Amino acid sequence: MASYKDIHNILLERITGGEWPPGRLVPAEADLAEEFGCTRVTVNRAMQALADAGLVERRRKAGTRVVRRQSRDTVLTIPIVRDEITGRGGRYRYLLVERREAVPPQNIRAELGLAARDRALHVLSLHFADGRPYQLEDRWISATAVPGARTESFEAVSPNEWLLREVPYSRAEHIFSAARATAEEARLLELDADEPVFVIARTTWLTNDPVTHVRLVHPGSRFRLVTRDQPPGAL
Amino acid sequence: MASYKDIHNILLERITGGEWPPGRLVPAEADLAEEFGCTRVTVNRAMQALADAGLVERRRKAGTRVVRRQSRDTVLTIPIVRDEITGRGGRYRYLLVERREAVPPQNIRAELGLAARDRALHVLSLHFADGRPYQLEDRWISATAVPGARTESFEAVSPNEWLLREVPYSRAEHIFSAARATAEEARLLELDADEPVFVIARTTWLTNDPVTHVRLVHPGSRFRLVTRDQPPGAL
DNA sequence: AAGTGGTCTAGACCACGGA
DNA sequence: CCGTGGTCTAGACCACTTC
Repeated sequence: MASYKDIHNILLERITGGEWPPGRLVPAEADLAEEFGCTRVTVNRAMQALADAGLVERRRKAGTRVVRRQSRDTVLTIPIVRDEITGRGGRYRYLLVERREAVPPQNIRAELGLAARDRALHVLSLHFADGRPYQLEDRWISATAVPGARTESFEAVSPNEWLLREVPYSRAEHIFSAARATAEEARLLELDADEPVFVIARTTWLTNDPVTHVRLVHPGSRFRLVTRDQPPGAL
Repeated sequence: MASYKDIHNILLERITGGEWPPGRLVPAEADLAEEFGCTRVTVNRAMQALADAGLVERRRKAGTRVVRRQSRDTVLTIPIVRDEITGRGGRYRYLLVERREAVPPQNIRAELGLAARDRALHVLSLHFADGRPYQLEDRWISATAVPGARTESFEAVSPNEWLLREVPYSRAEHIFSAARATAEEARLLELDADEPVFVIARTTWLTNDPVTHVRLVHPGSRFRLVTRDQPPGAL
């Protein structure tokens, strides 16, 4: 008997195999149910999985069509830096560089939705892989959204790990870019001036309240971000 | 009456709102069904959506637990470069630089799974935004996997768009990195020597057969990759 | 008006895996 | 063993949307 996963895989094969090219109208659920000898609900379950994966578009009355791809989506997993390093057998070390409460600069205030004189917590820290600087973590934490951070020293635990463990978040935005290292970044990361760096800027919200904004700066010469990349629509 | 989407949102709120913290054991489906006055199937539908989104982990007998986050996942949409430029009101231009069949270098052969003397199609092209170079597309296409490419000139249509339209793919891998521009890259992108560039390397497969490998090189000073970032678990 | 997907119910059986 | 999730069926009604 065909389960909804079997049906899903068969339909997936018809799509990726070219039997049902982009734009093609897929048979109605009732017809497929008859073909596979099951209920329409079971076909519906399989089809919804394909729709969730973005492989087909469904509209009542109009039916189901194979999507014409406009872009590629890929899932990016950004691990905790400690796990990333130890996971490939490296030696990890954490170092707190600076921790202070201050009025953030204009661009950070905007990101965190703070008023002109609001203070926030600034934590600058370094993550080492095998003794060499691997990531500079330049973070601002909203004191109002995360009051607990004011009593945490961040001497033993990095803000990244602490926040991930202690503070739920509901939304995040990432910006990836390549840049020249600034003088301070070069000094802390032990790079030559103007060496390229890979920058991940992330802002995190908890139901529309900004929680934290961080700049993660990596030496370009020894950092790569790799996607997980399951087949689209895999269950 | 509570639909499975309502139930999903209520449970989502309990998780992100802190009522059910990470590690918490969630009530059994049967209990929730009673609470919401619906069938267990309906609760199951909502729970599966949460599990798909990675917010809970479910095991038979053991029950359902709120996940302890180890990492952050984010969905990256890599648009067709033309759409990316025109989408923000820019002027787009495409230029074919070189097209030839040749034996690829060692690293590309490995990526495409080719034997030592197999030939492949090499296409080098440029994408301009408002008259300035925006992306260098350095692509190798497997002649065996995509025979149709051998009769396509790529003078009017970029390989990226042509492939996305003509060739289905089942899996892709991306590597993002920051680097110094090589001499040729600097020349083509009209950059100073050693300027930082943002590189996206992508290999694409169709059911385990490599289709194409591409290096997309962007001037670091005018390129950023931004994530879409829906709330986790949104339906 | 009619076709198509969206969803619910009630009941059932199975599969896994902790105790 | 037996509680929990995984899934199916048969039938039903509804909600869109195109004709």
